Amino acid sequence: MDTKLILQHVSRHIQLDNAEKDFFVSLLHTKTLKRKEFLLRQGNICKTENFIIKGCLRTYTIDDNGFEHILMFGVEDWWVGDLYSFLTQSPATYFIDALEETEVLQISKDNLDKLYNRVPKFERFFRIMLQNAFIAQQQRIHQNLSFSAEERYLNFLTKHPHLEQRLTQKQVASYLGITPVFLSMLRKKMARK
Amino acid sequence: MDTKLILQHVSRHIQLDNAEKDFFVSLLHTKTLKRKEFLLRQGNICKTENFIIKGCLRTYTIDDNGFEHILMFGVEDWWVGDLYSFLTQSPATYFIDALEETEVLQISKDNLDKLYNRVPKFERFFRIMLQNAFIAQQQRIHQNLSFSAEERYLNFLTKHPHLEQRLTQKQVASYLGITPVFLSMLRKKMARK
DNA sequence: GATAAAAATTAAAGTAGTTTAATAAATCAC
DNA sequence: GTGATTTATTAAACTACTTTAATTTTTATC
Repeated sequence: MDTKLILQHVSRHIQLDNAEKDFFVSLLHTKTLKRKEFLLRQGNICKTENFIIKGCLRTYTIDDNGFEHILMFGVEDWWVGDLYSFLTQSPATYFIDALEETEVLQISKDNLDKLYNRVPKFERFFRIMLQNAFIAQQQRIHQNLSFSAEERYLNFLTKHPHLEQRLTQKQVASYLGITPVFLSMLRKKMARK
Repeated sequence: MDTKLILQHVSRHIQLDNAEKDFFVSLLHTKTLKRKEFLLRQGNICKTENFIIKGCLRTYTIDDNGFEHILMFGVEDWWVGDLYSFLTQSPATYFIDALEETEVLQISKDNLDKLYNRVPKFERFFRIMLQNAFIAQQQRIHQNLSFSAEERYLNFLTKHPHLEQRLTQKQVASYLGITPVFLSMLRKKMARK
């Protein structure tokens, strides 16, 4: 199992001795996903939180008209899951699938609870993760309330310059909350400048 | 200082002995706000996280055209602050002010850090708070991406039935991301049914 | 490497939501 | 309580964004 990245990631926020590292690692399982493979389907129970060590995932819903709405993209060094479903072990609201060959390290709810109890420092670690996630989401809400589609697109480009190349325009549009047709129009208009 | 509510609130998630309770309480300060009084102004540093024991607050921005965009309302039994500003002690992005006579219990960053170190159980407590906040925000993003203004308004009414009476329509509109004029049109249309 | 499938582009018509402005109703401040 | 200020309503013109549909380009699959 390739645990170098996740141990680095954790060590940025809390300090672990070797025994703690070993215990943590013993609770993880590797999972690889092919492009388009599901990590979670709406209605199923989210049994694990997932740390991405390679690849790219999206969390999304499908509405009554069959349109996808992408809530977030996940890339290396980030956690994904349906948190509500995970915490309550109830049916998931969201789909999560891989946009490319992806590798995650998974921890189950039982194992995470064990981890919290045996190495309480991880409470701090996940508190910090959640703080960051909360702030990022708040910024997204702010953007959606205050800015036009064009402004949001420009902001997306500057904020995630690497990400755009890994996505289709359809996916970017879905994340921005507009149609692919309109995104195409925006790009055309912007190219003229 | 009226600490009954906050101790109840904390006890829902972690168990504290009397010494821990006393220590926690010793780190808090009471602040009362009149209607329209600011708890935080954009550009200032958010020096405290604030637990609301009475009243109602809003977190919002003002755009280039002078329009307000309300990110969230805070009522009893909930925390408010500009988390990014608080954590980094950098200038705040958001305004926070009181919509009615409001009372909060404040904890400074230094005191919160002390609390984490002396009573590590609070790491868990705030982790749980952040989980809940994250899930609520994710739902809001989902709503904004997937639903029309009318659907969002109906959802707001069912989800926060008590809150609407404490707000002006202008404020509700701002929270929903629409203009007051359009909200008025929606209400008229809905009343006809 | 050919074929099928999905994504992107373009244009035209349509609609959800905005803007402006004028009036009425509610709330605030003294 | 009264005048001043803010909020809500209504209507009409406007625009950002959607929908549909046809065509081209790109990507996936065997």
